[in-house]
Amino acid sequence: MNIPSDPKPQGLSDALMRGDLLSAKCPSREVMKHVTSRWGVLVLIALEHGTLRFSQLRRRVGGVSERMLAQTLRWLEGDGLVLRVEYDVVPPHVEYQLTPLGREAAEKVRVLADWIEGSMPRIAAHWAEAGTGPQVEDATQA
Amino acid sequence: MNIPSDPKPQGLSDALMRGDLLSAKCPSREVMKHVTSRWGVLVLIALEHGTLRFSQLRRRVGGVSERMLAQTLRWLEGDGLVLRVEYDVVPPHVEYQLTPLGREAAEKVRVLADWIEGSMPRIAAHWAEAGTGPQVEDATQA
DNA sequence: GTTCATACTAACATTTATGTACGTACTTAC
DNA sequence: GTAAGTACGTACATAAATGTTAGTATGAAC
Repeated sequence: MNIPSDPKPQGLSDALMRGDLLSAKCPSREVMKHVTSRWGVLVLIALEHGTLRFSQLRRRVGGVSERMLAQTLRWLEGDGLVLRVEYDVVPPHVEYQLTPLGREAAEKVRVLADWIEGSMPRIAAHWAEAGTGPQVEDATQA
Repeated sequence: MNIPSDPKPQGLSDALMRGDLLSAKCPSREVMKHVTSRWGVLVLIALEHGTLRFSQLRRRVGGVSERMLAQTLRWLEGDGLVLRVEYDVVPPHVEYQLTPLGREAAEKVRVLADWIEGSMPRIAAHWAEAGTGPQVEDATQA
């Protein structure tokens, strides 16, 4: 059954006052979606080192398709985190860089990313112990 | 027109050495996926305040379905970030809490969430200026 | 001439995340 | 008796993210 998602939260005002991310229709969830999207995270981190062109970015961010890179960049640009600079030259030339706002976001995201990377041994250990890791087929044996 | 020259990738290994999140098949991407998933973020933040039961969590995290809450909790539990404690009593009673690892993760995630909430005015301003925000139909007028 | 590179967009296909509805097994409250 | 609460699992359906392929317009390299 449905628990009313937006009841009158008199007692829950705590969550609402310190920011309403926990309540259903907060616009910040949209930004969160862009920033924490699969490629959003990586694009922000990649751009922290400086300006990059589209295809440089594509090569830097392993596995991203052109379509998703373009899409992600449009999201971040729309949120004012990334600045797109286009040069009107014959072979197209476009540069992407972080805005001041984007630099702030990238920093928080990178802290999280660094933590994950640094904690992978502990997490992987838990995977092994609990058998919960990603299912990897052992190709060496049937 | 002054086009800055290509930034030299002083070492592609740079990205690889400080952690390989930017390279395609890094296991940390799996953890990132769980932690930055739509509900993963909110569950971690909600549990920072302390232990919660399933339905408490569901009420706290606005808009989450039972299915996705269970799924998200299994992800986080599998990564060793959340601890599930089950009491074998007649009406089921299960408690969820952060592990020490989970507390670390939740902190980074909350910093990001707080930043987003605090930056919403600037972001929304950019939305308005560029017309890039989420398409919200104005229900008050046609 | 062919090919490559650039920075994309559009169409289409697929995978994944997420939602909805229902069932469980039992208790308490009405 | 009915209804509701608990903590889910399962089946099904949809929405969203993501991938794949093809195409654009031009110049440079071959």
